[in-house]
Amino acid sequence: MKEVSSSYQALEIEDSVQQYWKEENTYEKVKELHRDGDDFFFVDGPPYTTGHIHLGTAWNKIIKDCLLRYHRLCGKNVIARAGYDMHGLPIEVRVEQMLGFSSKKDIERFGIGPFIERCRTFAATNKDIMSEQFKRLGVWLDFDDPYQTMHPGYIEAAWWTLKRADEEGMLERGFRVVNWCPRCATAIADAEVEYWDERDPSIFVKFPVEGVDGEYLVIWTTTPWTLPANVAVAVHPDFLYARVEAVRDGKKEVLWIAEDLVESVLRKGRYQDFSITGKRSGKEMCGMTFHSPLREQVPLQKEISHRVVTADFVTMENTGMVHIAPGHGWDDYLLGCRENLPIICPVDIQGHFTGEAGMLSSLFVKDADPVVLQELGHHLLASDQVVHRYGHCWRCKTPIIYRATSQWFLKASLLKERMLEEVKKVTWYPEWAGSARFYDWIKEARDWCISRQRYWGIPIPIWTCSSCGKHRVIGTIRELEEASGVPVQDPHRPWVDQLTIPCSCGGSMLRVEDIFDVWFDSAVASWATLGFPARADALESLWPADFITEGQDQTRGWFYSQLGASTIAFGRAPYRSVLMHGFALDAEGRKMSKSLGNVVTPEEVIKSQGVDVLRLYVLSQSAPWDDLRFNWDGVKNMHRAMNILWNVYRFPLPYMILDGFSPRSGDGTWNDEFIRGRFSSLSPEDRWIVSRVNTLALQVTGDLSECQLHRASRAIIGFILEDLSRWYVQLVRERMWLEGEAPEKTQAYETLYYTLRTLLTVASPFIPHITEAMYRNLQIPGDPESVHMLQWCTGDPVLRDENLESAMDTVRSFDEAQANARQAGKRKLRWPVRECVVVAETPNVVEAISSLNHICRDRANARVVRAVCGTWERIGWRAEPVMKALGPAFGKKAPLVKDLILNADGNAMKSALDAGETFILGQGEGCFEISPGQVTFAQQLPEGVFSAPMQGGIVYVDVALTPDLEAEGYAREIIRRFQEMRRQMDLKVEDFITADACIKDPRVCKAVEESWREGIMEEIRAVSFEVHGGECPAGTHHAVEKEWDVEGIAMTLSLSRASQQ
RNA sequence: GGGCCCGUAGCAUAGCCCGGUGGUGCGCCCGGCUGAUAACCGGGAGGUCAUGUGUUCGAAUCACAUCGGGCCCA
Repeated sequence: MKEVSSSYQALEIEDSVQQYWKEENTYEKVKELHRDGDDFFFVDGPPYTTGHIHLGTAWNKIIKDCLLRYHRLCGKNVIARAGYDMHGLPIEVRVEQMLGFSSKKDIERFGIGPFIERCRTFAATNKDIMSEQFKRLGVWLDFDDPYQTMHPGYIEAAWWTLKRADEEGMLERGFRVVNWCPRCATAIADAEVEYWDERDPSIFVKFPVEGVDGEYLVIWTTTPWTLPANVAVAVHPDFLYARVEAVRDGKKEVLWIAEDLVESVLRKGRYQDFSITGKRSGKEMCGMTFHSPLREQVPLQKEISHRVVTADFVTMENTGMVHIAPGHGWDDYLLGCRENLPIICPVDIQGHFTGEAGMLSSLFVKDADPVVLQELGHHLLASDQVVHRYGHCWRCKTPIIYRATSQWFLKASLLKERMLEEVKKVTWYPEWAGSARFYDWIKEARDWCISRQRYWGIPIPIWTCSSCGKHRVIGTIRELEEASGVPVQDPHRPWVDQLTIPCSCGGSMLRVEDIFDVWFDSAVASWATLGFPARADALESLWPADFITEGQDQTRGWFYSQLGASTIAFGRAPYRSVLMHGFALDAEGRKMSKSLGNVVTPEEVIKSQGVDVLRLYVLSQSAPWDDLRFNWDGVKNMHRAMNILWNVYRFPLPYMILDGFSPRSGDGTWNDEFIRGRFSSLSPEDRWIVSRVNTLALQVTGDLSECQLHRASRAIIGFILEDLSRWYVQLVRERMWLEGEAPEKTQAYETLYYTLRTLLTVASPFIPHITEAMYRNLQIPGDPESVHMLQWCTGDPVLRDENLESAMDTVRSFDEAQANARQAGKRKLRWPVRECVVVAETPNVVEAISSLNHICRDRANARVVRAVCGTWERIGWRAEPVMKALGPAFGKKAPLVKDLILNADGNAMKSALDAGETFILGQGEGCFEISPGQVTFAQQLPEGVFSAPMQGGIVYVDVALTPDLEAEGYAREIIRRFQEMRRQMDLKVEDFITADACIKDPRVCKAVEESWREGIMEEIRAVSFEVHGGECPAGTHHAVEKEWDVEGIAMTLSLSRASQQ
């Protein structure tokens, strides 16, 4: 054991602990220690390699680390490889920016090969940066060998999974409408679309009914550019539609509009007059034909026969008729398939109109909006703008469009039932994350478009024959090598694109150019991280994962993608339990974002407060599944708590070291035998803290098993602050100061040692650095070398004494109350009081106060502390009239009764009323019967007695002074001032002094001199000490002399360091 | 527009499942302690429990609606 720095130096401690872990390879040793334990397979949700972590990422890893450390301490063989998500558009976009590219053409010119290399380097560099940041947080995962989605072995896992999908008939090529990013020129998944408000045109358009001049169907749309792809109008089969003859500017038109919406539409179109001349239901409308108002401008439209169809999704809004462009909308597409409508899409991959769109050709779709409006001419019934939620590419923020293209799909919609079944089998924290949130999301599951027309990703391992059209899915690299006859140097584009496979038809198969949706990468993580399919042993023994935890945004992300892929490949969920955690928000509850300027980085918190502080803060601040509002005050407060832990730990060290204390041990390894063997005979405060720390361990164990990290960490903080620092350490301080051999002292050392060791074990998952530093200093030679190699403590019932804990609660309540009463009586704690009396409501309180009486006396600085049940004879009661009750009862005589009450014997009245009787006041004619409710009673305390309520009673403190008490009070004042002067002189605790005191007041001087000279001498370690009255005698030359005013008495205190004794 | 979560003193939170006098920490004011001391401890002030309606003898707690925030979806 060594003495330690006087305040908590987080950075220093954490640096040295991390250095130690690194040098000693502690993490590896801990893993080795539990190699034979039960397996606990954890899969790290791979962060995307952006190159920096934010508070949310830090919180995520801290939650993981805390729980995994707990499982390791419980003896589990924890398998926890870190992972990184390294492919995909975000990186492509960053690399494009670095290279100054703006489109795919730039990339093709630059060369796919070199471009891929840039992406690879970018991802790898970021991965290393992030690993360092995570390690800095004290996170113990396998960072030396993380799973990486760009590794060939990982890519194989994705290939293998796709092959499984093909075997199961779940893979399909389809011409469908997909979300499309025109900038990235690729399909994107539903999960990649971000929604926010966008201002768009809101237009009402008249579609001319075929063969009838001046008759129109009126539709509404926010995407004018989709009109060139219109093929139909949808009506609701059950709505009524009106044939309206409307007049505008003297011209008459016939319009078809849903009946209920006629007026609002006509108002928008500024029609002056109208009359309804006919009605048809949607069903009757069905089959009407019309032509496009853009038929002259868009040649494609001339070739299409347009008709009215019915659809249930039509709502009674706008015009009650929906323009249908199956090439540009999901509902439209489905309807088009059902009604056998032509699916046209005159828009290219970059969102420009093709030649089919005639005069719009080569215009970007959004830029075409005003042109379309212009060209609609009189067909434009009304034009306005609307702000509505619109989807955007989650990486480049470009508004998406819907585009019908040929893509590869996993038929997830067919798996819905199976997935729902699996979700029910998983244990969710909190329960509703699975039963409500995830369940609802899966119910909406659509087929999963897994193909992307990009570069940096896992190539889709499908080869198709150019002559016969057959396709083949490749499951492994070896299979590809065998099929192509060429060694695969890199399974990425463009290398794999060059490999051809001979087809059975004699033709040659080429790879489809697409790569996987990046969400498919991480979807296979749970088996890819186990080296599958290259090796199957780990998969067989470990899979599925015992536990995963990620943020709530991963409901639609990783929780779902994994479930989908796993259900296809293995027919079951890939995880047994899932903790869904919240988001890190700023103090106002807003998302942290660069544009709001409210971003707090983990680095800045670590730098100013330390890693353990950050960890304990995020773990205790909110329930894992609630959002975390980051608050600097809260962080600083946590630093304070850590400082108290540090103080509690360092406080006994000097004494232990001075005494050469070493805890009793068995075979060189510390164990709890000493405490265990003596538990029942320990002094009450020792037994109490032992019980408390076991209760703590029990609670923390229970909380951790339910992922209640906030409860567990709050319990630990509460224990440190309330039980250890504010109570136990206060109670045992004096025992630490005993000199020489003293059994009470040794027992205090042993108890405190036991308590700290137990506390360190249960706190180590939360605050791994400080606990390691403390443990390293406290351990004895045979002990395991790291706190993280200890065995978890679940709280031993044998070492708990609940009655004692409850009695101590009472005493603590007494302590607060007596301090309160003293404060009311303006008697400082240094001054002893004659008596404290507790008037208790229950025998338990009496029992607690008497059995722990020495603690009560000590805390209250009272000669006597006693508890009585019922009443204390020195308390009197004064009756006070309740006029509200007296008025009705006594009418005009009420004032008379009031005076009688005020002068009555309150004590007698109270005992009568308390006994349920009435009380007679006055005599003869003026005799009144007082009943309960007509009076209240106020305490009448004797002079010098002050009271305060406590749990289950009231505390009375008699602060009146006696000469004896007064002498001690002054003596304590003198001692304290000498101690302060010693400190000013920088004297060591063990140094001796010579001292003198001059007290002007002869009475006080005499009292102190007679009964306290020797006591003071001992306390201040003086070899000589004289008390003088009046002026200080000349000739005493002391190093320090100071005038003091002690409660109005002037004193001069002086002292010198004594020569060596 | 839909699903889920959240809204409690200046700030951060407990309590809500299972209704019965709203606790705690920070900050603020006052005090104590002085061998953990540029530390530590006590006391006090401070609340329309987001709003409204309902159920109930009684609602922070249950129900419904509204408003605000977050995540997800259409």
